[in-house]
Amino acid sequence: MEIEETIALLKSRGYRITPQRVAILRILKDNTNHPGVEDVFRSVIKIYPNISMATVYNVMEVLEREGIIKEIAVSNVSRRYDPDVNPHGHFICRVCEKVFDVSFSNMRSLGKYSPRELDEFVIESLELIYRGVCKDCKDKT
Amino acid sequence: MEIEETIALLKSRGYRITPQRVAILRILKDNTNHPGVEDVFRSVIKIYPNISMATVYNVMEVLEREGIIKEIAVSNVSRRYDPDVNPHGHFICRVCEKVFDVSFSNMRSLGKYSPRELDEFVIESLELIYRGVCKDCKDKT
DNA sequence: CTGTCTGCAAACCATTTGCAATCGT
DNA sequence: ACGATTGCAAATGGTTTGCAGACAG
Repeated sequence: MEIEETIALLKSRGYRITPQRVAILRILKDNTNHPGVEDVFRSVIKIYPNISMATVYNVMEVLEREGIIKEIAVSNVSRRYDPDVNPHGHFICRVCEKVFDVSFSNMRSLGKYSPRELDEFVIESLELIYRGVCKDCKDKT
Repeated sequence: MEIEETIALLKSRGYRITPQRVAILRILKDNTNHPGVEDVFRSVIKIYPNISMATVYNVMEVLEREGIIKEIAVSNVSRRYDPDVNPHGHFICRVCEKVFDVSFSNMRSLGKYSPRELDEFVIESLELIYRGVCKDCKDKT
């Protein structure tokens, strides 16, 4: 999606188009480095030397909420542990925050879990995460 | 793996078998709740009222390092963002911490990404994470 | 104008660190 | 006895919050 389109989308949803937001959009556009908040901050501060981290957090949150960017679970510092170390997936319910196991064998073949692109990489572990709403929480609505 | 076996394994690798470690092992054994450090702490403090969070962190780290438990990326509070919101996977290099994109189409069919187990669940997003060592870092060794 | 957004500073809070006392081997 | 481990307290650092002033619409 073009920057202009994204801006129009945000505007149509009632967001104000501030220069800081535009700057961050430009920084993110076609960025393949999976930047963190700090990375974005370091880029945008060159253009707006007074911008604060709080604003970057705020903008990232808006963009994520509107589906313009996606948070990825890179963090090593996660908070949950699984005593089952066999490869399997997880479903995380956005409402109750419960974590459900999803066995690989029940998935329509994840194959040998080694995509061509990673041919020369050493794959040490694989994690598959579904997010959404679990049956119980869905039924309660 | 039985508790006794796990203890033997740890011992054989030079770790000391403290009652705190045994208690945490018991708590984790067959635990399907994907507990966080806080959860483990709340359980173990009933047995050892003086145990500290630092010890729980320490024990969890040991167990993870020895492959007895696995950290999972549940955290909503992640640190990296992707401007590409189309479903695709990521490879995270443990050495340089770079994040590489892995396209779904290049993977040997992840299928419609809806396992039978989740039939009644609302799947809103899917994340696939490979961890290991990337080509560049491997070559530098 | 009006209400949203920014930027600053302080608060938060999960995790980490330093260290003396304790305990497993 | 020796060195690893614990538990306490303090430090850390990323993220969040509160709020007054700035600014987009």
